Amino acid sequence: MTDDLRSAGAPTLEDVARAAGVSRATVSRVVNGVRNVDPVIQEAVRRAVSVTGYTPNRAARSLVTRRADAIALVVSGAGVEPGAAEESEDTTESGDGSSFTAQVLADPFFGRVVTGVVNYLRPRGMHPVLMFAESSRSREEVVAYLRQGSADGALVVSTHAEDPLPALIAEAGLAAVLFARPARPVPVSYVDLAHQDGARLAAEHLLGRGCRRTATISGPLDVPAGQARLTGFRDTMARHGHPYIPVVEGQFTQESGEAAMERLLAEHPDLDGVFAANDLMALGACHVLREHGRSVPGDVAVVGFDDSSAALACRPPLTTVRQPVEGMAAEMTRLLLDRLARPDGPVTSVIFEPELVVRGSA
Amino acid sequence: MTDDLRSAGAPTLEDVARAAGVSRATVSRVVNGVRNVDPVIQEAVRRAVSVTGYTPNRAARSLVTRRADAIALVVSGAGVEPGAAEESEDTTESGDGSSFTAQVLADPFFGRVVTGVVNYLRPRGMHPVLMFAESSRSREEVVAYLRQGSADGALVVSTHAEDPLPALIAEAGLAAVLFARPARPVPVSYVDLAHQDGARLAAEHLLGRGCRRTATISGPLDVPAGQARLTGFRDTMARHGHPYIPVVEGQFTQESGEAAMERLLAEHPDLDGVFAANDLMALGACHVLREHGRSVPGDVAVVGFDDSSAALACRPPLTTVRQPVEGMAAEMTRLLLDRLARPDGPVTSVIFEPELVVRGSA
DNA sequence: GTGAAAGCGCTAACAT
DNA sequence: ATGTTAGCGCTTTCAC
Repeated sequence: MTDDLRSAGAPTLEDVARAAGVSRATVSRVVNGVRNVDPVIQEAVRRAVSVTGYTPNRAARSLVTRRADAIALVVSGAGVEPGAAEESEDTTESGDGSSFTAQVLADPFFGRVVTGVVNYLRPRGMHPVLMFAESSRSREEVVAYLRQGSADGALVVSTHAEDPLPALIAEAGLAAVLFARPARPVPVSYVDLAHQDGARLAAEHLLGRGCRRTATISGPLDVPAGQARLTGFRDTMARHGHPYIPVVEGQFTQESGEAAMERLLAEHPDLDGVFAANDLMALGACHVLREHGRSVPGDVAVVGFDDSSAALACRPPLTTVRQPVEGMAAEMTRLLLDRLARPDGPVTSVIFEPELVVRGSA
Repeated sequence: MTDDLRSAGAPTLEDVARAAGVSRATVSRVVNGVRNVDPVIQEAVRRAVSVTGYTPNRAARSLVTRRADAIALVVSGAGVEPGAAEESEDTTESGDGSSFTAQVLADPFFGRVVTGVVNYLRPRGMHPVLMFAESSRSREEVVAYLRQGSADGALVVSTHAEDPLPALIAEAGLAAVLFARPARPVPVSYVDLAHQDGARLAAEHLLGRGCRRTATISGPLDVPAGQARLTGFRDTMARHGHPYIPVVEGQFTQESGEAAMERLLAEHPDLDGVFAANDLMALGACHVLREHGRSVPGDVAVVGFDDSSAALACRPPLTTVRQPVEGMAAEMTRLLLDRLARPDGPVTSVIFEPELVVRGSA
């Protein structure tokens, strides 16, 4: 507690070394847990560390280790076509940006991803930096951030299949792992869900409870997940002797689910089962069904997808296909850290199996 | 594009300087937009920068500027009392940790905070690092992270009033701004909502539509917001000649809202209006009301609080009190950045006014 | 207006 | 097993 120890600013290695009567190198070894240090000295150094209140300076360490001990968690949005539209995009950037982020983050799905990422990162002394990439400018910023060495790699969660970010990162030779398979092949690892299998579970459940006239509200057909869920549902139904399944395309929103259900009901008033490609649309469908005097699941059984918070907000609570988002996010993080450890390792993909959660709606 | 420019790793200031035929210092000035640089040289440097593909190394810059250009966005949870319980906490850490994060992040509120923070930070070249502080160990980690200089300050969103983190940060002399007033006074700036005013809006709306027998489902009474919303509601009702308002305490969860509504209905079968201290509880209340054959808003009008996504998931959509979360988060960020610019500035608080959003439920 | 030089705090050879 | 030394890439006085 002598004055010269706390002279200016935070204590440095030098201060600790002086207090312990050893060299900076030795203190560094102790702090970093490198062996080959006499237990007695080790103890002396530890004492000096706590006396001085020393904390290693991250920037200095990063400068020499060339590791930031941070990764970028980027939520990547719709890509604007290169060319004409690009210019106007910059003008409206702030407006677009905020509505984009607000929209994406309002979805609890995002929170689940963060949970999985943080829980894997934390015990390893690493931290996630949040970034958004919804315009070409912001995409450049993400790449620059990584090139600066501010983060060691990126975890990319795209909201849009045509997202150009993965390719940009790959071209720059930076490390990344994606959540969900990119629409166009990119030499980058990813985790994804066996969407078809999930849809199959939904179909089998509906068939199992006796539904014979089922319809489906699909997701946007230009995104792989939307497409796969529809295909999986149709295939299973066909395999069980139901070659024709009415489909209305939704946009993964509650509102689109309501509109789709209205149409379905108008065209097929006798249906007895509905598979919605996500919970929000299923929730909307339930509302419409009730308004039309149909009970759920009595008259019409409804199955959702995701097991999001909407599933529990619904009355009755939704039977749905659960996507193990937290586990997928953790695996995604593991893949990235693996890659950082062995930069020339193979590009891989890990596909998770969904699980049917039976509640009240079907 | 000569070989020696791309010899090893990323190009440095030195590389750019050589390519432009100037000194490192000059390149640094140009890159950082410091004036006193000949326009001609400036142009030459810029060209060299793009030719070499130079990106400044953040660690090196941080080391000398002593700024990380990052802030910690910490979600801080229930504090375990120091002492006995502390030990067992560490043992179960991983289990507790993940359920804590999962629980908090499932709430779309968190996404709105992130939106506000990121939108303010981004144009200023700063980035948020996500952290959780639900155990004493993790709280130490947050403090250490800040002391390391990995982040310039912290934005703290507490889920619990007795959160010890703000005090820890203040004691360490670190910069922080809180979302919501701490239960015990701490010399730290914060933003908050005029909860009483929000409750007043709800009360006046209920009175205005003719409700004469209203009840309320309060939040947990040990958190300031829960307390204030109840007080505001009661006071307004009393001022309008309704000195007695039935109250059942909830926990801000849908389930607790359902239980509370059941009790309220059992004890006051003739009620015609309910104010729930948040939307989730209001949603639960609506379900229970319908199950008991009461129409909303026909028989019973329901008003929620927050304007969260639950408000729209409800049928009819909830009339609710909107908290401008994004704006509050942006202001919180502004306060922190102000503080970083003038470390000896005053500790302040900014209180936001809520707004009534009238939808179908009341 | 521009360059030379001195570190920021740390790690990692290398020497002892 | 420990100390010495040389930078990591950048900003910033201080001369010129």
